[in-house]
Amino acid sequence: MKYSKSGIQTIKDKPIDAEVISHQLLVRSGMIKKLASGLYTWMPLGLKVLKKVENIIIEEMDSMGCLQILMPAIQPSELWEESGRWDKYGKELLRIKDRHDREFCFGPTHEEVISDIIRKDIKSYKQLPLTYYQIQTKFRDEVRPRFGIMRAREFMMKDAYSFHTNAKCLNETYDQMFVSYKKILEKINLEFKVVMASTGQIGGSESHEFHVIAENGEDELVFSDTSEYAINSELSDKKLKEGDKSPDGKGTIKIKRGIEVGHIFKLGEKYSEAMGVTITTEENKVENIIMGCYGIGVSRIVAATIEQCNDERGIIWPTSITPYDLAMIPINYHKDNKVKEFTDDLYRQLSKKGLSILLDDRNTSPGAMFSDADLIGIPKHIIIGKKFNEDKVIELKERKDGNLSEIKANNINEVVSKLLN
RNA sequence: CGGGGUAUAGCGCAGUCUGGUAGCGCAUCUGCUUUGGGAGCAGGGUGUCGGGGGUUCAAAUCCCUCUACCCCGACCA
Repeated sequence: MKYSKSGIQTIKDKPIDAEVISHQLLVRSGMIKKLASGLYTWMPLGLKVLKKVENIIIEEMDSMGCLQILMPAIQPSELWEESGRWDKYGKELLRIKDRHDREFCFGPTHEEVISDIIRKDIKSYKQLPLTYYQIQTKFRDEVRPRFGIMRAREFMMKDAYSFHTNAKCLNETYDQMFVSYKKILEKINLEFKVVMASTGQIGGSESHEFHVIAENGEDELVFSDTSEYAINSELSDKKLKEGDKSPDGKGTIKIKRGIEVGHIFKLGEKYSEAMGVTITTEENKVENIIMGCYGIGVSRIVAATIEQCNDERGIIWPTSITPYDLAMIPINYHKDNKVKEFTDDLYRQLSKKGLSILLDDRNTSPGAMFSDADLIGIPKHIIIGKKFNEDKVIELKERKDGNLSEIKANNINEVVSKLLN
């Protein structure tokens, strides 16, 4: 992709209304644009990252046998009255009326809709277990949206729902999902903790939250440095302090803030009971289906990643979800034909090998190109400059630590094979 | 929902107190120069001054009212 055609528009100044670093950098790098409070457009660069996160999630869900569907964002009030949440959910539920004055809401979650689908479709124990998932826009009318896409009103979520004849089967799927959520965060390469959680609005018997560690997190987490688990300090009875010995005596207590990006629940029969989601068992009895639900905030993961991966110059994408693998920065691209020829050739060769590249073809100063490549956070930068004509050498810069290494540019095939390593 | 604040060019702001031709920086466009860390010079375009109403010869400016947005808190998780 040539920069001039990429739709990227960066902003030099820090946006006045952005408090947290992820919000600032998302706006400055031109990944998102605000439409209204808590409502954001994903611009081309940002959408690339969002799609990468989605794909990692899709891969994991598919590999454990979940089936992707897409439910309507708008849901009729009747279903919510059946589950009892039309009254309970409160003002966070955005309610709307159609032209016939029939009441609907914009879905903040989809337990009601999926329960309706299952009670109509699934009649026999032979059809279970079954897990459906979707990646879709959700709407929650937050009292005070803030921190950009971190707590937006409209956001992208992956929500999965599993259905079982018995608790043992639910537990198996729940455990698989647990592992799968860890894999997703590990694949992206994020530092995170698993937190025992309260079940809140969703309801049910047991749940775990997945928190990405970040200074600007909204929750305070207490954990032992030897454990992958943490507890939310608000829910802790004991007052543990940083540096204390952990209760099991094996480690020391750490306190860090976290951003909740995932939450899994064992719902049990809550919705089945309320909405009549039943099944005929092997013994020819009619019983409530046992249910689990599993949410992960796709757009929130993008913000959480930036919270964890940035420096004073901008974003530092993990290679797993970077919008481009490589930035090419040719200096004098428009003046020096040798630079242009070499750059274009290298771009073609590397593209053929499957690298996604942002070639900065703008006729602008080197400083502007360096700054934008840093801000956007592309992991590797190739600089074709002075040393190319003098010594036939180009430079490879690592975004993470700024380390520069030189690559001999006599033979383009050598350069290509070096960059692919 | 309570408290505080803001609204003037795409973005950031001055001008409002004391009413009198709409300004600055960045961005953008044109030309020339420049090219290793957000370049320089010259020229150009850009506005229902958040909406509605009122006072006045005259309102961005004074008065009333509505709306949107931001921050803190509570709420939610």
